Amino acid sequence: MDVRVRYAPSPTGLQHIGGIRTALFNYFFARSSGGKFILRVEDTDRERYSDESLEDLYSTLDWLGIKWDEGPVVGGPYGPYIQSERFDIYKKYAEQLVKEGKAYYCYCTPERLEALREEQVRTKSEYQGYDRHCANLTEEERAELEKKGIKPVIRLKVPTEGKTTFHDVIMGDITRKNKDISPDPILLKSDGFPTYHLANVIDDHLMGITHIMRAQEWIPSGPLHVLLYQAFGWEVPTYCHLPMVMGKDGQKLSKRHGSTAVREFREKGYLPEAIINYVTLVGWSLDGSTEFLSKEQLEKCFRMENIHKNPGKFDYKKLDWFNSQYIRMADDGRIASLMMPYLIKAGYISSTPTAEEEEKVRKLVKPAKERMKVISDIVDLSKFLFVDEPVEDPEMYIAKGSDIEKTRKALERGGDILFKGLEEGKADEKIEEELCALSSELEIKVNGVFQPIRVAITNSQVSLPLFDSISLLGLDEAKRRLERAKEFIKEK
RNA sequence: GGUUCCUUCGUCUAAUGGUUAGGACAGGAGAUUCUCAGUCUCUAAAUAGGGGUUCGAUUCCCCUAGGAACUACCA
Repeated sequence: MDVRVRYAPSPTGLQHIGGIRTALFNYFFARSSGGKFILRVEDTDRERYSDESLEDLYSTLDWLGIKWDEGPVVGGPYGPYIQSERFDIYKKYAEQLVKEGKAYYCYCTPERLEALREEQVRTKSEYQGYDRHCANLTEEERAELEKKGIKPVIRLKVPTEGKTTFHDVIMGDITRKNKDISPDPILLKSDGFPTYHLANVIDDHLMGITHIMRAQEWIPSGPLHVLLYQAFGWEVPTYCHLPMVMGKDGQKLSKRHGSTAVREFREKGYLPEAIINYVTLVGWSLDGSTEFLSKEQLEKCFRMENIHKNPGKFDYKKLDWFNSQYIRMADDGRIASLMMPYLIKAGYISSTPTAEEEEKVRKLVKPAKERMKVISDIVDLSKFLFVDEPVEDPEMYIAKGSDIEKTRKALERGGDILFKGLEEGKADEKIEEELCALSSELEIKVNGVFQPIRVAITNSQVSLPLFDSISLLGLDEAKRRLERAKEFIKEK
């Protein structure tokens, strides 16, 4: 049987790291086993639903380059793939279970349930959950309640005896006593929408899903789902519960640990290949030594057997490392165009860059490339090119081991050597040699000559290399800044 | 509280019934470079604890401890 897997997110928030890790595992498993990857939108919670979330889902998968074989937009033979458009299906199946005596209508109000819960907590009752108050209503009682206009929910009858087991490819057999399964969960809400459990089981069956790969947080509801499959008389798919992605403190990764939405990473200038590579490596590994795995490679070599049991912590620093590596590997033209929006947003270049501006950005790539962890770093790195804010603390010009006198000389004589050399078209290395000679003459370290000049030209103690900076700035502007610094230091 | 699951360096992980328990990130040290970054070299760092089974266990079993998830008309 051909593999069919799905990613079935709920559009109630932005796509986050944990979610796309699940998507990626499903996607890679489908590709590597020649199966189909299906996208299904589980939008049965109309309270938390948002259009923005749905758009974010599409744009995030698109950005990552994850294409689905069946699902919204592309369609497929088992559609619709959006649960809110399958409304009638769930109702039909839920009512079928009622008819067969496997489920029942419940008219309990949220208030009663709330009170029940409080009571159970207060008395530290051993019995937790719904008390099956409506499990054995007579037809007359039902009619009475219907007459009052109470909209019922449909609850599944969970056996009180016996136990239910399901097999998980990663975890092995997982067994739960039926009496420990949340008593009589709601299948169909009073608004007629299905709950997750119902919709998920029905759709997975109807869509021919063969492997259910989802986060381990779903393990506790595994037996319940099996009960549902059995109630319908359907074959249970293969389960594969994925280890969770945790934060530094070992708790489920969430906003308080830092960025979790993929969109945020994208906005900061992470590359999709870095995200894919790193995220895939938490909870899965090829051989323990291969670090760099492209999406294309993963589509071939992903094996379910290599998925781990234990949860993994998300390490932002390792992601940074991956990202800086991928930035360096990336094509210069691509990096240039990725940098553009940040420079525009910073107001450094116009929103429709001129040819001259584009050229400038293009030249910026080479020196900046190996200094960026994320593309947005370019804003700080290139500020001196677009904004001229001279350093006004004389101390900043003075290198360690130097003093104001020597700094003045370095600026004056070093500046002469530098610009004379550049104007004559001397090689950078040659000029550098001459500047080094000056430093030994002044009895200071090489940096004693370079630092004041660099600070003068780049307006910062931390900058791109001097020659790159001058070349980017242009000779005239560089010279102007140096002259200004000379004047400034002279007065001190 | 109840239920279920998990446990190799700080982190992600590799390996095997017999190894000096390997790699990477982060950390530390050094080298290099005009600063920063980078690069290179070196370094420290782990089988949670206790019982078994076994000639031998980190690996198999049990217990303990710790952690996590779930416990909604949310998914």
